[in-house]
Amino acid sequence: MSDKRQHIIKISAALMHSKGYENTKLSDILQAAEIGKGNFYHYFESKQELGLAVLDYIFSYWKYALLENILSADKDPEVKFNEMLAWVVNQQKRNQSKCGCVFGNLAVEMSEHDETFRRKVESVFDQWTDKLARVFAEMIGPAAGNDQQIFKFAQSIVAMLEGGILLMKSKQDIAVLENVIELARTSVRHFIQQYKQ
Amino acid sequence: MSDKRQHIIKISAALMHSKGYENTKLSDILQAAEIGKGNFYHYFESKQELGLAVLDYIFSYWKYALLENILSADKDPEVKFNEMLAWVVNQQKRNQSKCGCVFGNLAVEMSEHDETFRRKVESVFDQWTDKLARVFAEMIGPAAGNDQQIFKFAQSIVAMLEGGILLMKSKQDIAVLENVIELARTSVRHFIQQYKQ
Amino acid sequence: MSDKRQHIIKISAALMHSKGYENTKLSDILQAAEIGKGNFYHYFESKQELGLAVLDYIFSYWKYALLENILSADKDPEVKFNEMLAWVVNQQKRNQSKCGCVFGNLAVEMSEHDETFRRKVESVFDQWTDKLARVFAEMIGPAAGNDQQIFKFAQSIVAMLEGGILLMKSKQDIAVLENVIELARTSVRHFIQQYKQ
Amino acid sequence: MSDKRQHIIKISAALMHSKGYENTKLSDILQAAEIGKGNFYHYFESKQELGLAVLDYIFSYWKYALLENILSADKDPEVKFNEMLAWVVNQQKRNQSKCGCVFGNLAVEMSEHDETFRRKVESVFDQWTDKLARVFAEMIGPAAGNDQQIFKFAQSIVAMLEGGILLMKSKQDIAVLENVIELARTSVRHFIQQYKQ
DNA sequence: AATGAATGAGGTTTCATTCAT
DNA sequence: TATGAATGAAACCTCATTCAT
Repeated sequence: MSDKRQHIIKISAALMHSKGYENTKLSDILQAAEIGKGNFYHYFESKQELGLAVLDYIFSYWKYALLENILSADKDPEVKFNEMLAWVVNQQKRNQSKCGCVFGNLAVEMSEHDETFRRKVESVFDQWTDKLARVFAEMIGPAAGNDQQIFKFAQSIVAMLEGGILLMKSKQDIAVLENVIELARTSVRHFIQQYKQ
Repeated sequence: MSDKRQHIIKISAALMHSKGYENTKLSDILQAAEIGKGNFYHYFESKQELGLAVLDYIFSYWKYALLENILSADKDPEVKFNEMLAWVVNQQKRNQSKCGCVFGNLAVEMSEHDETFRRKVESVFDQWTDKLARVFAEMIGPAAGNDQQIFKFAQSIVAMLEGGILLMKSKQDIAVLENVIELARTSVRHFIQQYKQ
Repeated sequence: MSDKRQHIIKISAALMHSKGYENTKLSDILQAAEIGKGNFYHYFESKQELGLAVLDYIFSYWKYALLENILSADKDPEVKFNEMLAWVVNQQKRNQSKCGCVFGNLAVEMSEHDETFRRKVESVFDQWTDKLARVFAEMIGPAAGNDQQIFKFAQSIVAMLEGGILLMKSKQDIAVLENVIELARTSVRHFIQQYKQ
Repeated sequence: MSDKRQHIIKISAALMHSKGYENTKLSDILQAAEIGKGNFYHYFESKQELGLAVLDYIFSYWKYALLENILSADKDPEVKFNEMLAWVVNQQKRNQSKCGCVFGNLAVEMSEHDETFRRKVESVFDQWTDKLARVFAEMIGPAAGNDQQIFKFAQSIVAMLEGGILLMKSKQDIAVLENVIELARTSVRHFIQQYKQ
């Protein structure tokens, strides 16, 4: 995969995160990436192909930084959970609480009228939920049995975070997310306790 | 306010809920509302004005159905909370879990590049949170003192619901939302208990 | 049907006759018709719709001038046949033997990759053949029985004319067409005689 | 002349026969010929040069197969004429009556706006007509005198065939061509008879 | 002899908005 | 109030050709 292609993807990732997919015009990309109109189509067949490549690119970063480095680390599961929360907040602070979560954004923008995008985003959330469920299972310890229930709980925690980011974006105030995260922490504590008894 | 104007708003509300603001083209609206191109601009100065009017219109329905009829009713607060959850699920079932929440959608689509939209959506969430906080205060009873803390909790519950709707939209499966709602219920129980002790 | 739409069709008819369908660019049309880019799409959904409208327009002229006024007139069939030949030559002389026959041109350009065009052109040739076959039947008189055979003969005469026009266009010399027409005349004479015996 | 150049020409010949000149994109050629973009311009100065080379290439095959092997053979002229007709039908059957005659197609597409193409195609038809005229002269025998008249007749027969192919392409039905060929045969019989008397 | 990146004019189409009636 | 024609900038995409290696 050529450097230029990768460069276009990176540039577009930032633009699409901030403006959304449809609202990121090819001309924005060309200008930001400093390439000619025709040249873009040398690297990508269509804007959609770029969009999906951007999704892949951002997810590969997530996978590395969150799913692997944090959630799959050989550490105490509570530490891993806390690191995840810190990481999520950090990501949002980087763009001054304005952009929200790329995957959440694309879920909202594209799910209904582009099945390819929908599927990709769905899979991102599923993978995240899976890894998170495993961390919860570690917390519970050997007693952990009902995978289905843990997965459902993890899914709700992911939803809380995405909802927190959404509200945060609406208010442009990181406090909202931090606040929601507090509840997430409490919820996890309660969830684990119920198994420990 | 003329009937025709109201008619255009209603038609547009459905379209914008499903397709988003930018993706709802004027031509879609004109066709659905069966009015001429020029005539639209007799009722609205611009598409943006229509968009804001749509927001107002949908919120007025929310206000009536949720904030007033449900959350401000003279009933047991637990009943009111449950009715709200049922109402939220019902709204989503209507559009087969495909459209999501109008306000959540617009928060994501518009917050960053249209301040007027952002403010309006922010206010919707704030009013919802306020009313919900009061319901929680009722649950707690006379002991309820720290308004700030209750407001924050209510905000997190709103975030959970919005996040649940977002994930539900991504998976096109109402079960996700119902699942998240289960956690919301538990969270509220714990939150109240902590005051009762 | 508005005047402007008709105007665009007329202008395009001339352009497409001379340059072919694909080679007539929208910008050529806009310039010749003196309308704006957007306005074109007020009258036509696409370039293809215009192309088909142009075909209809030219055929309506053919129908009137050739199929009805000449071939269906209440005259001696030989006179009608001769008038047709004269009309065909005249049409070509108008564009200095350079453009050829619109229908022949489109048959060649479009038949293989646009079924809608192909069908329309096919129908033009069929209608022409039909009318011509009737003229031949009149020449034969009451003895005329085998419609199938007369139709086939008429089809061959149409082919001769189209082939004559094609060669004429290639040589840019009307003499080729006139030459072919001489053979057409002879062929008809022989064909009729064979029935008269 | 390098092998690669020849290879490109052959590949392009098939494409241009089926899609026409303008509609055969360089990218189609590069893909089919499996060569790089820049390399094409090592072998050809432009698309036009390729187009003309394709014309030459196809004509060289015609010359060999039709003009020499068939029409110039040392056989009875009637046999040669019949072999020509069979050959023509065969050529069309190969592409399921869909493509038509390359030279006819290019005559229609290019004559008006590319003089170089026009001349080349014109010369093809002229050479074909010449050879055919000689076959007719052989049929007539020593009495054959008026070369001009025989040439004109041969030209009309060529026109008939081209017209038959055109109509066949429009209807996508080989029967049309076979039908026209029947008339061609009859015409030749009559033409010769008139000299024999 | 070969590669594929770069160019840039031009292709069809879309769309919010304005104008004339 | 209402109509629909007109506008024109901008959208995505195509394509023959040139350039650097």
